[in-house]
Amino acid sequence: MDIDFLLEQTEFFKGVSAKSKQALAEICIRKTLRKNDVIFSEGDIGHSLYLLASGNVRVFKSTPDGKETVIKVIGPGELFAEVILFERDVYPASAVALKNGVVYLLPKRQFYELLGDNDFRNDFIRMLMKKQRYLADQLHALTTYDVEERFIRFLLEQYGNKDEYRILLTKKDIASAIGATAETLSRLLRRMQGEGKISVKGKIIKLKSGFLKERGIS
Amino acid sequence: MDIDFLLEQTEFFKGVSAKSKQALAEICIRKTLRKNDVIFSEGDIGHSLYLLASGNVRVFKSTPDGKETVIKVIGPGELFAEVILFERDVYPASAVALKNGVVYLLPKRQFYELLGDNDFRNDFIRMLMKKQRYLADQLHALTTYDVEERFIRFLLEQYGNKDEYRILLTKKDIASAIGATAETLSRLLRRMQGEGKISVKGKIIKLKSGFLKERGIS
DNA sequence: TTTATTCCTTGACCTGGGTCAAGAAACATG
DNA sequence: CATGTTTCTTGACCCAGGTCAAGGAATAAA
Repeated sequence: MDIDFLLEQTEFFKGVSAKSKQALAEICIRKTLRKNDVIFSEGDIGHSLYLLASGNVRVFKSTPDGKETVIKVIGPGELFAEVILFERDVYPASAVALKNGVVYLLPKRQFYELLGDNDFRNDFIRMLMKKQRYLADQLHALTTYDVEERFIRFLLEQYGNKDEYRILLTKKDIASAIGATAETLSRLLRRMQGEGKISVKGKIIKLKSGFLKERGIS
Repeated sequence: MDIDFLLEQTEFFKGVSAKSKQALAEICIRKTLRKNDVIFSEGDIGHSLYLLASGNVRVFKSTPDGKETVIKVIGPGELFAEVILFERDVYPASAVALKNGVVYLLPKRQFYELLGDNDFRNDFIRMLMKKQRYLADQLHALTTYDVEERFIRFLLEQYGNKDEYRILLTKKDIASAIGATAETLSRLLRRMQGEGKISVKGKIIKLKSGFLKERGIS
């Protein structure tokens, strides 16, 4: 996926003028990611925002004693680390590649200038608000739903409403994305299979038809 | 607290030109809040953002079966419900007054125009990012810290770093703000007193000196 | 002051999901 | 292919904090 195509496709850049896109394409830096590569760490000084072209990235916070919370699993086409744009210039979280992929680094100053464009500005703000809503929803989900529900919601959120999911993340990564341990997820999958709610074959998880419907999850 | 003073004081409006502030002051609607007043409910169509002048407001999401998660306790000078600005026009959460107070409603369209002003736009984006960081922190705190730690962080966050806190919220409200039940908070306070970490007299909670220091919380 | 309400405390009990440990599978690499 | 490495599964155990219930305190209303 090259940068022009990416800027063209990403819903979020749709409001950007061709000229700005060109400028952006020229200044951004392509970087290949290998699984487990650290993109940035909490506390690092940050000069760039990131636009993920392919792969998946885990954005998380950690305590001194090593406990981690996944803030969001980033997918292709998503912008991340945009919080360093105006605020203090230190990343408030860490980001690690979950699989091989490609990111583009967008230099802060350059990006900043795009905001002068009214349309782009609005799109950008809209994106921020969407994220805010996402985080609020996460907070809610984490405190009121159990692991099963969180797992289902994760599938929906990451892959959309299908009845067959090809999972390319490790179980451990999924588990931590839904605030659980690998052991719990393992037990959950076994139980759900026993209950006939899902079937798991290798990397493919199928939801039994009507499963989503009967629980009013969109 | 009148609206001009409020616009003057609120850090967040500092970048707004006097003219814009004047315009805002003229269009906004003052509303008195009594404890437990519903400001808006999840799903309502929203035409306004809110600026809290005095009192406290609880912003929360709920499940169909009545479980609630506090997204944020809003204090004087804070803007809330700004997420309806661009996105779908429905509030994604509910807001209820925790005590008597005053809010100003800022009509969406009017506010929208302020964003044309470069300085204001930046301040607004900055505020959104601060909130994003706040929510990410909450997510992290909720999953990795225990109730004691969350309680302490709540005090710091709401009232700043003091060694004496005058609490005007009910215990139940505090409890739900830190993702716990009233019972748990009650037990927590008793235990912490027993351990000599705090002292509680009526509405006043004192932290034992050195308490914060020795746990590296700012 | 009496009477409602709402808030707070405390005990008894329970459970979802975490931790630890130890194999089993799957993958990767020389 | 063999061998190391990471991932996944399963069992045994535990505990923070939730739920339910019931009395006590405080505040408001009458």
